[in-house]
Amino acid sequence: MTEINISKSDEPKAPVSFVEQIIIDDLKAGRNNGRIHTRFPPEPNGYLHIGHAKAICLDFGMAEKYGGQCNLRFDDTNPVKEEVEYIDSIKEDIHWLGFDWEEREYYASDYFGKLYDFAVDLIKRGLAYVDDQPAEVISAQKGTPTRPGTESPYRKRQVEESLDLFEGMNKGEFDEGSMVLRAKIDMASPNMHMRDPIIYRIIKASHHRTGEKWKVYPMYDFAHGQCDFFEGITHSLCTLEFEVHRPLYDWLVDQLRTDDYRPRQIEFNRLNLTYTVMSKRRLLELVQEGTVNGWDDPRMPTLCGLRRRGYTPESIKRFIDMIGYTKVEALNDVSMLEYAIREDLNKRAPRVFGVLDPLKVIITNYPEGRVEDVELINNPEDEGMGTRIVPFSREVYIENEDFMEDPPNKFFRLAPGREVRLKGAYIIKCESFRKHPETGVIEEVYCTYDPVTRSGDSFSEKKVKGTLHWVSAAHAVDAEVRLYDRLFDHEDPAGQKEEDFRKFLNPDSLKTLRKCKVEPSLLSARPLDKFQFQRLGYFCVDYESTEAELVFNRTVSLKDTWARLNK
RNA sequence: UGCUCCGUGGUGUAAUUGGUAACACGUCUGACUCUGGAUCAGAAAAGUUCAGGUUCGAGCCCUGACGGAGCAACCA
Repeated sequence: MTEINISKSDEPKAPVSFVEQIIIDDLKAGRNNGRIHTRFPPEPNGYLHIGHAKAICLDFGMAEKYGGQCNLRFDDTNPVKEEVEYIDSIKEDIHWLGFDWEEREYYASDYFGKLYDFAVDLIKRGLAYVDDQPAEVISAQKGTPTRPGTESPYRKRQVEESLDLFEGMNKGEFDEGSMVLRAKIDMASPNMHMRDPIIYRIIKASHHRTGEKWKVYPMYDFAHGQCDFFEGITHSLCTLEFEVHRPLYDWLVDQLRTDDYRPRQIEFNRLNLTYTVMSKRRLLELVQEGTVNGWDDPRMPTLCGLRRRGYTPESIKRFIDMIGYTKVEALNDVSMLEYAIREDLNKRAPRVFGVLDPLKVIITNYPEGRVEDVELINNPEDEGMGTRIVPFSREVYIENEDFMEDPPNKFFRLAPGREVRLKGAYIIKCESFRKHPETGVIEEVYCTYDPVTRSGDSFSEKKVKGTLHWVSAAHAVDAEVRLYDRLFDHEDPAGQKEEDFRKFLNPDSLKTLRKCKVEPSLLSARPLDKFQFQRLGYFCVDYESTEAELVFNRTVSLKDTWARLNK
């Protein structure tokens, strides 16, 4: 028996979720020999999203915390919807999150034989029968939630006959849809799932693992609990919508069990995020309709999308930790996710200079041709990250929005007659500027610098209100920067009864900027490297980035008090 | 108008066997700052859906309303 690690210290106890409390109680009570064994059961019909991460963290997390194991089990009971393509991505994403199932990679299809035998056993025990009525008839007999169902005329079919038919079903002797195997439970049950649920149907499609071997496939309800049972699962954690399935889960386990061991299903709330959609169906639609550029589009809440956006596994786990597990259907504020990634990257991401919307500044009293090496701290939150050298010269780019011809009082940046520090370099003063006569666009700004104000020099004590990031024009590297915003402009796009979620798509969810100017040190950046572009936000190198064509994705902006003041 | 589940600041969660609502995000102040970031200090914000009941005492227990979600796929 595994030693149970239940903390009894007097330290302020971090509250445990109701799920964890149940697990603790079960372990204390010695149920299932004090074992905990969980499973994560994805269906390979799509990519994992952050909602799955919530389940993964619980499944793997609880097992890890209480000395048990967690299996990975692909729920591949429907060959027409599932594809191998998804299996690899699912495994990659779980590993990326930092969890491992070791050798315990299972498939519901591993148990097709046992499941079939169990079905045969149920028939023999008079607990299942073949029904060869059309789907519509069976459906009509099911009744409604408010009206009990009626029994199928085949309910009392002889055991031998059902046995023969079931065998025939699997041999391919009957057409798809012509007959099904049903459990014999209670057509009058107030729980729809107990009204003689269909447990096997004929599907004549090739299965990605078993090929043409089977012509009948078990339904979810007839596979999940039994697979749990076969694997010795103790706690089968799933989302709230399976709550009404639990009686059926238990009923089937009861037909199977021979001793005290029994898996237990516990349901928790799923993760919903504001300004996005989380259902696989809707995400698939966005991909298929070309609204986004694939499953890993950085605007997607998929794990591969978040990864490409620049999210770290740690930030996702932190976020999930913050929102907890309850039975309340919640809509989680995406700003909490953003907080988590900012907090993480603030400590880890090196600072660099990147100018998104360049405006040239010419320092008129700075010697032409001169280049100074300026030393900059890579991360003020972590001295250990060291410093780097950035070239400074007579012409630099600053951010267009860091200059205003006629600024309000609280504008702490560059404007005619005003002084500002170029971070790590000198204080400059705006003397004049050139404006396009027709468009009114500011084309160049002319400044003078004060040589005694160089950063780090003893004479550099002079204070200015604003500090700008910059890039030396002669040394700047061009880059493409993709600015992402929320995919939808409605908090709950999928929750609007009469309206299609597409109606709430944010037309400005992606803004691509070309000819951005970044500091030369970024030339060596590799895909997925993360940086803080100072004063702007966190950016991540995209997969499409090359040394010739740097591409950055904005993960999240920095908190911007100035922008907020201007709203 | 059946069954199951759920109602605590704007949002997400807490509140040990009933003891007088806590934390985080967000918002708003102020301090500090060579990132209008970070950090630090502080504030506003719920009397726990409502109505009864039990109790010295109820967010926790009881009853009844009201509100929300899920369930009628040969999907998971």
